[in-house]
Amino acid sequence: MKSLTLEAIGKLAGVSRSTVSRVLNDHPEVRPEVRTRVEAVIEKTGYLPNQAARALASKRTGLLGLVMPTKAIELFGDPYYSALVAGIQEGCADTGSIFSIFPFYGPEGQAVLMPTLVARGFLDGVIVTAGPHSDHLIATLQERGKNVVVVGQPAGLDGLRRVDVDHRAGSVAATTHLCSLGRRRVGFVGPTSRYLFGVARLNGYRDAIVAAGRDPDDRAIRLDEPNVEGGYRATLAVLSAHPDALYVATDPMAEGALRALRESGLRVPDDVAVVGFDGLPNSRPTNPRLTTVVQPVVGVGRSAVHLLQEDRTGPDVVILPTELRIGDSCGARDTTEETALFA
Amino acid sequence: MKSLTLEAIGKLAGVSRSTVSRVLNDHPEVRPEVRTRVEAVIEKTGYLPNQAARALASKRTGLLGLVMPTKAIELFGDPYYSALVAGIQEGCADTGSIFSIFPFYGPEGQAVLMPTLVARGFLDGVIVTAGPHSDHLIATLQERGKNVVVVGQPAGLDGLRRVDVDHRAGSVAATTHLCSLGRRRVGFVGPTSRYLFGVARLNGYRDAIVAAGRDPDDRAIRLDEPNVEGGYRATLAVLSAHPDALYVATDPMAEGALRALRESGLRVPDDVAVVGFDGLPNSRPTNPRLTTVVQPVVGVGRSAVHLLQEDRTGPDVVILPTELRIGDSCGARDTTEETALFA
DNA sequence: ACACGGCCTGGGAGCGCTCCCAGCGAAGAG
DNA sequence: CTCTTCGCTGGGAGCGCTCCCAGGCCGTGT
Repeated sequence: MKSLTLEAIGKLAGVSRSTVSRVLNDHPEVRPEVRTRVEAVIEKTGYLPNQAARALASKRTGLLGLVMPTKAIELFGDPYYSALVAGIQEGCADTGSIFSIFPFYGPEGQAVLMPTLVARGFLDGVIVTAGPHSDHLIATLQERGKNVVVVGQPAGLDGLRRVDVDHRAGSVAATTHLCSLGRRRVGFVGPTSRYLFGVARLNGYRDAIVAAGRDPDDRAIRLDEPNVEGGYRATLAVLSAHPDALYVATDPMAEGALRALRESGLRVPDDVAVVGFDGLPNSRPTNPRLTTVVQPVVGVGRSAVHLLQEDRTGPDVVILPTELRIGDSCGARDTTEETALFA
Repeated sequence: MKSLTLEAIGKLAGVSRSTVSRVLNDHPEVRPEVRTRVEAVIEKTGYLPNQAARALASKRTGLLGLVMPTKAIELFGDPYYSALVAGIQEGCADTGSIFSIFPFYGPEGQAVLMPTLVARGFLDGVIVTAGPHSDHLIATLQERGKNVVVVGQPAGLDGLRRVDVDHRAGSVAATTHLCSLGRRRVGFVGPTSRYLFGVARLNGYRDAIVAAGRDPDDRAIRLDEPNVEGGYRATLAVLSAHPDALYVATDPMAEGALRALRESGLRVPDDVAVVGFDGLPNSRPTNPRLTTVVQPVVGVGRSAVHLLQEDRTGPDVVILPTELRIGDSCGARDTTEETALFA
């Protein structure tokens, strides 16, 4: 199939290149009658403009990239990443851009990818998820003046545009909720300080404990890997402080916590109330149903796209609010009947 | 950061635009001394060529795309897709191209994606995985004369370049192996005929049964969904034919089969020998260790890339061989000691 | 010393688009 | 009826590259 050009379409429709271009780009100053005729020719010939030429002339491609290490590709099984991708997708639909994922493979892969794609002309903007693997990438993109938005909180980099959820406020809400239910010894189980969001969540917990007039007690705080096993281990450890409530800062950890409590012969929420953090769609149901701080991951993806599009005028940092979703694990709801079902 | 051009670099290095271009593209006819000087300037200025201009002038982008529906993105958790992506990645490294994943969302998403990206100029080639969702996409790409390679076997489309594994030969190997171990009644459990690879595997089984001089018996054949549950159900059903061996045409189904056999009080391999198909890296270990037909998924991804690069001269269809990996579920190996460990 | 080739190099001519400006005709104003 | 205004259209001038051809320089052969 030989490739058509604007010029050729113009000739077929009896107009000039420019007019066809105007039709294609929805410029208003074309007579409706002419527009219709041109559109008919485009339709008939199946003409599609050459993206490279368009990009060269307009300096825009309409292409956004999510750059992530190959290893992370496997994370699509993770509800967080699928939700994020869905959100980015929505954002792109809003703004009419197209979105593509660039997997790269180790440092060399990054070295290949960066110059060819990211640095000049192919991408209008790049979304990068924060994490140890991406710090260097982010720094490079930033110093090259690229249009970048970071999802999450990167370590030690300032002045870049980013989207995140309000980990601290969410934690305050969770902790305050437990305190207001009359729990006296509210413990914390969360990720190690390698994870910056974990630090933010811990800080929120501490703030809320102090604000509630309780004594902060470091023995009631245990950190471990943010997965089911980590939650299990940390919970077993924290039991020595005899908490009557636990704020577990990620849902997978909370799943481990519930198991640890069950195996220790403690009832949830009767003996120990539990609140988690994440509330991702498609995550596994727990027994009892977990009360958790829901973070709007889809919204994060969407906001990242919008932030990328703005002409650097809007705010540089978007922090999305979380929402406490009441389940059956905190005791705020009368669950007599439901628990009977599970017995 | 204002953008540098070839011309600017040329001026800085005291040469012309053309010479800089030659250096960039590794053309041989540049004096080493000049080359070094130009490279120094490029290095110092951090110059990177504009991809759009390059694409416009050369009609190549070095960009390959894997197009898949959003829903399928979640499949990256699936060992098949991660292996495939890893293979594509390797292939791209071999050929110096860059690889990107384009998720699209439903038919409208496809409608947006296709014209803007796939149809003209942005992608040198496209890899599509076969499946019900992609038939229309493949047809469109094909009729537009796009450089497409299909992974797997698309329904009812001919004349396109594709990569697949030899499902039939693999099945013959599996079935023959069971027959040669002296098993008399070799049953088949596999996916429903909606799955073309399942049909091919069934055919291979039938061929091998006939070739071994056995009576094909349709009661010893059960089809179900290609997952653990499907394998479990189909196996329970097939037991009425009293098989002493089972060729289960996907590993997840084989996992279900092993469970069904165990729950029916049958020992593997003593009472019923089992052979599976897939042998993907990172798949869950079974007890006993499954004998299975290993399909080279990484090789498939890699071949797809190579096929895409070739100037339509090589073969249009690449069929990769499989390999039978002996485990403990078929009885070919003396497993007395190992089984003791599991007891 | 002169012609001839080979190696490098420079610059012209696009690639197919967008952007901008000039110019056309029709409509409204004086 | 003429002058201005405005809507719409055509074409020039690039965007930053690659490709190709012409030509400069040098070494070799005679």
